[in-house]
Amino acid sequence: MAQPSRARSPRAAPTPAPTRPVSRDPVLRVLAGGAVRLGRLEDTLGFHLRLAQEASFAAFSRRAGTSGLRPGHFAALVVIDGNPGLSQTALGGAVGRDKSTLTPTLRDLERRGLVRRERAEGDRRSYALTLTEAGRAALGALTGHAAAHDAALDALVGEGNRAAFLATLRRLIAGLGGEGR
Amino acid sequence: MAQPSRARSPRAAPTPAPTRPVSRDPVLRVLAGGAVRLGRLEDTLGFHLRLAQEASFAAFSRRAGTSGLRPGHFAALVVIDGNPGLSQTALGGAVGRDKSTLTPTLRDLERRGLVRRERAEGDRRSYALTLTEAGRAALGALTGHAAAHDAALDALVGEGNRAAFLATLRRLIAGLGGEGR
DNA sequence: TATTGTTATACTCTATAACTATA
DNA sequence: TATAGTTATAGAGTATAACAATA
Repeated sequence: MAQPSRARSPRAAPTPAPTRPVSRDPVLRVLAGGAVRLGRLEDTLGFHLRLAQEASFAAFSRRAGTSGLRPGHFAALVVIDGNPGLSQTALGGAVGRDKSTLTPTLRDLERRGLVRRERAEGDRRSYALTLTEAGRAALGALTGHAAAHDAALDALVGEGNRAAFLATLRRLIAGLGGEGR
Repeated sequence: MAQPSRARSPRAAPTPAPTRPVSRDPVLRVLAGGAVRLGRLEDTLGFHLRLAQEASFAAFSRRAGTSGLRPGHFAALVVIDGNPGLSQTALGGAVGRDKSTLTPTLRDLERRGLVRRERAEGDRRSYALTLTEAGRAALGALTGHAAAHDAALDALVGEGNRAAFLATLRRLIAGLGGEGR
């Protein structure tokens, strides 16, 4: 969500609203409870989980937005960094995406000179993925954003609360994961 | 995420894997930590927030999947139910979507006979949205799914934990919402 | 035959811009 | 001029199916 919203063919600068007394952010406005009542959603864990995730995602995008690297790029860089030489299919498995989904992402990362793709020795169908020096630098910068972002989250969650909160999220992830698939 | 995955033009039934010793669910597999290491993502709040939200979303879809009503429909029904007579623009503001985004959703809900759109008395440009009897019934069914879903979440979160967890999510939502927008 | 990666295609969700009808 | 809703268009993200190269 939170589309970067660059105007397609702006025939004139749209003159951003000069003052903004009320937040234009939907998430904030939702919980501020403007005029509209959200009914039973208001006490629902799933709904709040969704809002918190959207807010977190948007906040991260604000920090990292300048690089042109989106979350998908970041995830790929992190996993390649931690597992040099892995294949595209393995990467897809790790991040939960089909290999065809990763093709454009990896082509893009290679074009930017951040990732190297070499035919694997043992199996010449697959690529061995590694980060270049520039890739490590880009990852470092993104990691800085991510760390700042997580520090902001930590501050909101609260020192003494973090471990319990993370443990609860992990229980949800593990407990909800496997039923009908 | 979790595309319903109905085959487009299957020339033969693709024969689902007969045994499935390892979860095919990416979320589960990610945390199970197969062969691939996720590095610094593994202790990150934002990352776990995303996984938990995806898992919650997928679990809800499994429950409600039969109705053909997606989360967007559900949100619209809930808000209309709680605010009968509101306009499409107001609905969009409440759920954080542009009015043009809601056009297909509302056309669909009207076509299914779940929502009534009547030109507002005071202002004949806008529609007054209300639920039909069938709409209330559909909402009731969906609410049943949502309640079951939330009960599952509650069980995973833990009785004594729920209030604190919800409060933490609310702090995140409120605290992250407004910075750069 | 099976698997790796690519391509073609398609679907969902969302947005901006331009338009019509009303205000 | 301004606003409510619709339509046209676009783009990000994801998927399945079919294909070529390799196993």
